[in-house]
Amino acid sequence: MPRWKPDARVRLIAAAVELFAENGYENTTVIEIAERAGLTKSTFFRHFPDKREVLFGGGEVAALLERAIEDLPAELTPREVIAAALDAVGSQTFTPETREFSARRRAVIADNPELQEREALKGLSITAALTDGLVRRGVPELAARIAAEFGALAMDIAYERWSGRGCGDDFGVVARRALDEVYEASTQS
Amino acid sequence: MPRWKPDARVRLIAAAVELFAENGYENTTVIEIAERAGLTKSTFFRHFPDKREVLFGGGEVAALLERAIEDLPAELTPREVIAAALDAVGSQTFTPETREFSARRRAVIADNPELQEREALKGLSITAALTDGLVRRGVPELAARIAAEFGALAMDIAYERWSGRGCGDDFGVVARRALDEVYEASTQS
DNA sequence: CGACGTGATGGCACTTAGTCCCATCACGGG
DNA sequence: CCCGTGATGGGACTAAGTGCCATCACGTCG
Repeated sequence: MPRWKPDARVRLIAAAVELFAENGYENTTVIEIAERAGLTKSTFFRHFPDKREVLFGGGEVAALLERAIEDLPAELTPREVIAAALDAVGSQTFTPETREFSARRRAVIADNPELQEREALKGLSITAALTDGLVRRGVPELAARIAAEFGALAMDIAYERWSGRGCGDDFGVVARRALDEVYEASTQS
Repeated sequence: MPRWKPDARVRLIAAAVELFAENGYENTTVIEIAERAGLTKSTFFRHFPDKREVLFGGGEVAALLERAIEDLPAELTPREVIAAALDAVGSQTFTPETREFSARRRAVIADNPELQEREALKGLSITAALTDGLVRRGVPELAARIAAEFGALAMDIAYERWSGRGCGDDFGVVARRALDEVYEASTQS
């Protein structure tokens, strides 16, 4: 019998999402989250640097994007690189099992400015990761940054659609479609 | 003789930027800022909703953008609308007198994640304002969003160049140049 | 078989951001 | 001369986040 139940981190995340959904983010204290997970405030802050981060996977997505781009063949266009990166996220992070969690998470973030700030910063880190990946492949800085913005925009749109209603499609599929729309619309801007 | 010295808000901002530059954002307490401005913590929070906001003009820029777009002739292309909006910011917010303040402000934000979050959120509100303005003129949603992203990107680049070294050029000029570069590079992405 | 280091946790004290509410007091108008 | 108004002062309070030390199961090593 282990002294502590396993998966403290996972339990904290689950408890947090539950409580945020029940009472709202602002009306939930870290102590309440920890107690519902059978832990204490100390332990909470050992797993997450702050209360917001319990809803964000700490550079996980950005790191995944960088790695995915690294492994791609050299002759792809920026657009193809971005598309492949979105696929990687769809197959490794935004999987069908996490869809429901994502939907609740999105709802919580949607009505809290503090969380929107964190989300906005994560968005920047994603754009930066995509830009970096492209620049390392020889794409000129500005063109890379723009392709990255397109990718981030497609990801936003796809995340909204995918987590929103149960459309059934995998994230990768939704994201590729969104990316096509973005490139299409970019000619009218 | 007035009971209180005027411009409490301005004094708070000045005190904050000074202290942040001297000791860093994290090592500066709200009480210290207030005291240097000859005021108290209570008064600080009466003027700003939180410590971060002392460095941000509260929806000011976004509101200015919306208004500027409102007043433009109807037959302009999205690109021309964005360019005009950037001009407005250059002539009404990022004026030569505020350049030095902007430079110090940028340096403070650059080494503090908490402030970068706020900055990221302000960026989103700027993009949203541009998108809204374009949509109200009949530009399709997605095309508007992309043009807005281009505008925000140009603004970022321009803000960096303009506040960075004393290049002498007005913000509007720098921003228009940046916008041209962005549209040029978008064909290679 | 027993001592020991390790690692995840509990617990407590402390600082600071941010909220609330009430007191104060110059100023202008009646 | 009195009174309302508005910006400020001040103090109590909550909650986020930090730091340090204690605890104790587990595996390992002697």
